[in-house]
Amino acid sequence: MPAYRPEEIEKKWQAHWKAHSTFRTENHSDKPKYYVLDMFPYPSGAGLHVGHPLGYIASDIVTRYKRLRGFNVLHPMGFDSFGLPAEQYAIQTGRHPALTTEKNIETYVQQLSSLGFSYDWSREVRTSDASYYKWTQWIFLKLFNSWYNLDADRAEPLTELTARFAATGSEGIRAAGDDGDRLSFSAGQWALFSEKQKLAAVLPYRLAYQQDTYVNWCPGLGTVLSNDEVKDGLSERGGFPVERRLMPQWNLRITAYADRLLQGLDQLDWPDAVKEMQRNWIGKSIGAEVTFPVLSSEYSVLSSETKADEAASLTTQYLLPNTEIKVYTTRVDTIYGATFLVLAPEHELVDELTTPEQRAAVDEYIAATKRRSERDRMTDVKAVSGVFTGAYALNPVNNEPVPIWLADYVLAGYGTGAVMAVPSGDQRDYLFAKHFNLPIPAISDAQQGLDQQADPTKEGRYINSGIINGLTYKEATQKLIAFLEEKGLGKGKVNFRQRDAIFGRQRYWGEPIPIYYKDGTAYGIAESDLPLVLPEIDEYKPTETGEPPLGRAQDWLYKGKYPYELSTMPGWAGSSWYYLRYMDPTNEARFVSEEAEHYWGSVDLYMGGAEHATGHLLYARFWYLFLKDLGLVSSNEPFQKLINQGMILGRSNFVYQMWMQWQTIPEEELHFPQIYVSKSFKEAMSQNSEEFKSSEKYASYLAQIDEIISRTRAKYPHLKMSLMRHNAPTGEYAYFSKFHVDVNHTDNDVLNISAFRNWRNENRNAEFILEEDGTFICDWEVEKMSKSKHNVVNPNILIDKYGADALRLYEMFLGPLEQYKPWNTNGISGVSGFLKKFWRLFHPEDGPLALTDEPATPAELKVLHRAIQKAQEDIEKFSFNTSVSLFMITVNELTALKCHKRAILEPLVLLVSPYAPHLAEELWQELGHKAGSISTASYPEFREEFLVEDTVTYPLAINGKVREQMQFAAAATAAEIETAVLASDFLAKHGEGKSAKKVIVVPGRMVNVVV
RNA sequence: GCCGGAGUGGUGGAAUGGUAUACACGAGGGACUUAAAAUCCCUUGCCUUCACGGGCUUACGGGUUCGAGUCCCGUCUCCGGUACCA
Repeated sequence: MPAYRPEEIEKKWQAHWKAHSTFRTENHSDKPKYYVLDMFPYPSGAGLHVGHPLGYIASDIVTRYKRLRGFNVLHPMGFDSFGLPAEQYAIQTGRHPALTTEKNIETYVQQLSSLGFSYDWSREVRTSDASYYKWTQWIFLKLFNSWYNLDADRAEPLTELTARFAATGSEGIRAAGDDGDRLSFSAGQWALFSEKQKLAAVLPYRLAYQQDTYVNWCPGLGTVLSNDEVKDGLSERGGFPVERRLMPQWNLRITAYADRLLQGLDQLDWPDAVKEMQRNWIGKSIGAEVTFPVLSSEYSVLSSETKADEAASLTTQYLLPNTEIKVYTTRVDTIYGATFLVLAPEHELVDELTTPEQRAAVDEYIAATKRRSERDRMTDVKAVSGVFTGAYALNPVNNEPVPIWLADYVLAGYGTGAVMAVPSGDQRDYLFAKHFNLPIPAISDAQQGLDQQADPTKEGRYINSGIINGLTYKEATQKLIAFLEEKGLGKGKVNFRQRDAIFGRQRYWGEPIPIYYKDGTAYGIAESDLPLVLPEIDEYKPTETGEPPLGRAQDWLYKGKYPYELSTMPGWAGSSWYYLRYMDPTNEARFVSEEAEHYWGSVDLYMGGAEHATGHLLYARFWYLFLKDLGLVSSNEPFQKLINQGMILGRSNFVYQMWMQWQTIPEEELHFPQIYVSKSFKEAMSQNSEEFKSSEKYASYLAQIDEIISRTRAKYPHLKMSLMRHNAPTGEYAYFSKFHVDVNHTDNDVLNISAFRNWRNENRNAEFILEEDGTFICDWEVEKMSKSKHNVVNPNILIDKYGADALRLYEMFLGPLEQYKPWNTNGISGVSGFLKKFWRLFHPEDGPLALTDEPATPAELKVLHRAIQKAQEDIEKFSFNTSVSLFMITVNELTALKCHKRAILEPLVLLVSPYAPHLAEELWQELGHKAGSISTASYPEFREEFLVEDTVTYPLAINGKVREQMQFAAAATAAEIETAVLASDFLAKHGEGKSAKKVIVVPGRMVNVVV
């Protein structure tokens, strides 16, 4: 075997692994199990760029390492193959999304295979396969047929709920969700209900339920989106505007699990940032719900003098019966400072409360709010807007009348859709009060600067606060809640920011929701009729009547007569449980067999991007908890350890073009010569100092420009051109435009001028002002890797040139896995050189394998065992970049030692094998082992005794500054060392004549003399 | 605003409170070669010095410590998340 040829050995081993199913994993083993999972990729048409495999490489290293350490490792890969891009493409081209998806997956599989990942491809799943989504639909039916029993704090089958209805009616049932939507009835009434009435009564209890919901409607995509699919008021995919709309929707009752999703985070080995994001997303707050009675319109019309006179009879004479406003507050202690109420414009009482005088203003405000898109509301946070309804409510603690306002800063969907405004304690309320000239009374003796802003302090004692005057925060809160509870006007309450998850999409390329309608009532289809297969349609657009694309399906009816639900499931449906299917991917009888589920349990290591923090990771946990409630899975959480690999950013290159003034000559087909200037030229010209302008360099630059201009004039005599000089406002000599240049046309920022000329037609005749050494240097910047920035690096090209092993090593070498870091292709030559050096340890001078069986020297053993120790430590803490450095140091040292000994190099092959599996497999075979067997070998054993030294070199420092080194026996005691240092001439040489005050000896480390 | 995270050479980065800048890229010099590629050797944080050496340096300012990139307090900058959530 001659020189290291990755292109040969990598193909060879990839074919071998495939042909021999080397990485096929069994569901039973005497070995302990370990489950390593990569986040489910959506197979996009663009294929992988160099940033995508980062996490896959890391997880593959862990996988291969764990195999060497004696684990039975499950390491699967599959595709989240339903999704918007394929469908958008289908709308444009008429090409079936299934075909596009299939083709994209092929590309992915090819690319992943060429990186040498050790996936068990026999377990591959695709969410768009009916054999997979059959079970996604099955889980949906389980949700549809379950309710959440708050007393048991778990989901239960609906049959248990209906049994209780039959026995005792709706009385005493505590279920997650909004009781306002539910009927109350006795067992007798239940018995008399028709089937339709029964289903209607049960619907608001289901974990998958249909309801009119305010949704993020995206007209550009023709569908609704969930909150995490909307960024800054635009759709995450496609960037289309999104607006609020009330529509009937399928929802999943994730809020039933809010508290358990929150509690469960504490046991997880996840990045704190992700856990914190989930906590914020769930948004638990502890506060109180307080009821404000409402005054009748007779009160509103009183003159201000009469209002004062009537103060005593408010609660008797003017109280509006059966009407009250509930507000939610986390600061019930500030209630005496509540000088007005604010309702969301959508609040159900708005119509009833508005007085005739205010009707026009209120209607106008509500209309304006509707017109304002979500995006406007977000970008326009500072602007205060609102309107007075004309009505008043009574503050329940002091019976003071407070005006009721509307404002869009109050959200209909949170709490009760109404707040008590405490302008002295809440900045929003403060701004509102200032704007509308409402009073801002202080409520605590610790509040400060109320003429400028609100002060939400909990310090100090209450003032102007009736029964809590003089109390502290804690005392006041307790007293008020007790007071309100006694009067039946309030109670302590926990609120969550998290909303139920909207589960329908008005799109084609997704799982059909297994629901049909009979007489307008929703029924789940029978489990035995699953899968409900996605029907073929003629076009992938909504119907003329505005129904989702599935409305186009011909004769698509349940049992030949009942229409199906026309929306499909969102992208996150299939990805919420895929990791379970990998355990038993072809089971036709169950979503995963009990046996497989018990063996594999939960995912031990989950690798993926941080962008899934609040979407996928929350939904998947929710589905897992639900399945657990039904006794279908056995762990507490699906993903024990999570690592977010950082994004690899692009390193963009730029050229500067000088602005010229042209007189165009349309009749001639002329490509004007653009003038591009090298980096240092642009920098010099932009610095704009008088000193520079009088320099020789400046003169030479001007001469170069003039030269180009005259040369161009000679070439194109009709063309009039001049440099745009002297930018008056800034005084700069010239203007420059900055353009991205394809990074494939540069090497170490040096532009390949001919490639650049050919890249774009308008550059054909470009002129270049070069550096003194004749090169053209581009500027650079770190940006996200994207096509439009021309900084995308394709891994296939690098694999062709350097090999997959080099790419794997280099991606790891770039820096800590979790960090964001820029890609720079140049560095790959370093790891490529390392692999060649490693090869040469086995094949001196790239000749045939030439290893000796001589016993290893202590120096060689030390190098080896330090490597074993550190490689192991690094991989256990996912510090892959330092392992690669370690391998480089090890190989450098063994090369220097001219070590070609089997005893040292054979274990080294094992150490490197998780990182560079092809090279390792090749050498392993050359060493005489069975082909393809390195993944079933055992990791070399670390032996401490080879690291023990006879002597230790100590740095000697004076006052912490190192001055000299001194050797001591490893066994020397601190006292012996101290004596020896003081006896030496160390102090005389460096002590500036001072005497030693104190000597600190850290055994094995260093000596510090304090003078 | 709030919640996370990070600031170390020209670049990516390393460093259980114990010799800061390992490893690699880039750059400079040299060897081999007709030449190129490949490979090998030397130099490479900054300032100062012919040199030996000396001084400075981990965003900035303080502190704790015999000793701080690492711990504590304050400030600045950048990145990510999130936001009228009552």
